Amino acid sequence: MNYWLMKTEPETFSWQDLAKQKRTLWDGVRNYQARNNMMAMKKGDKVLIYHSVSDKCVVGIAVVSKEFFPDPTTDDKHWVAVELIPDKPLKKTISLEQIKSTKELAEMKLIKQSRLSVMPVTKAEFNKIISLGS
DNA sequence: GCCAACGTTGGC
DNA sequence: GCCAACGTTGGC
Repeated sequence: MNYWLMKTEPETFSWQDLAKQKRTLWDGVRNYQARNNMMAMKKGDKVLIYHSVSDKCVVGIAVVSKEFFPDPTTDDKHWVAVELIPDKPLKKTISLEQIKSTKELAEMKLIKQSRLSVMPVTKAEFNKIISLGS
């Protein structure tokens, strides 16, 4: 199984929206690196949901429920979407500040490459966040 | 609201 | 194919 992190602006689409809707199409990604990561996702992979900008916290865990398919929001077949379902929220959200100050998490792509919106997370990083958040 | 980082576009 | 100009993201 692989682990990922996806960013969203909570004003646009939040973890709470996902929890309410029970499933969502993660579409509209227009960045090749992010798209390549989405194409590598397998059904059942776990995805950390991170709120950027106003919140700056990892807030919950989602699961890939449908592997990539053409993005329905565009005719350009370069782009893809995946479907996610909520797994569970973190009891304690993990702030960007906390990630930076945690030795095991300080090398995350989230910090190194702040503009990438879909990125792989190592198993160790994923587990660390889960343990900090529970 | 500003600006650094970085991706994309387009002229040459 | 290079690179300057420009646009966007996201932290502060």
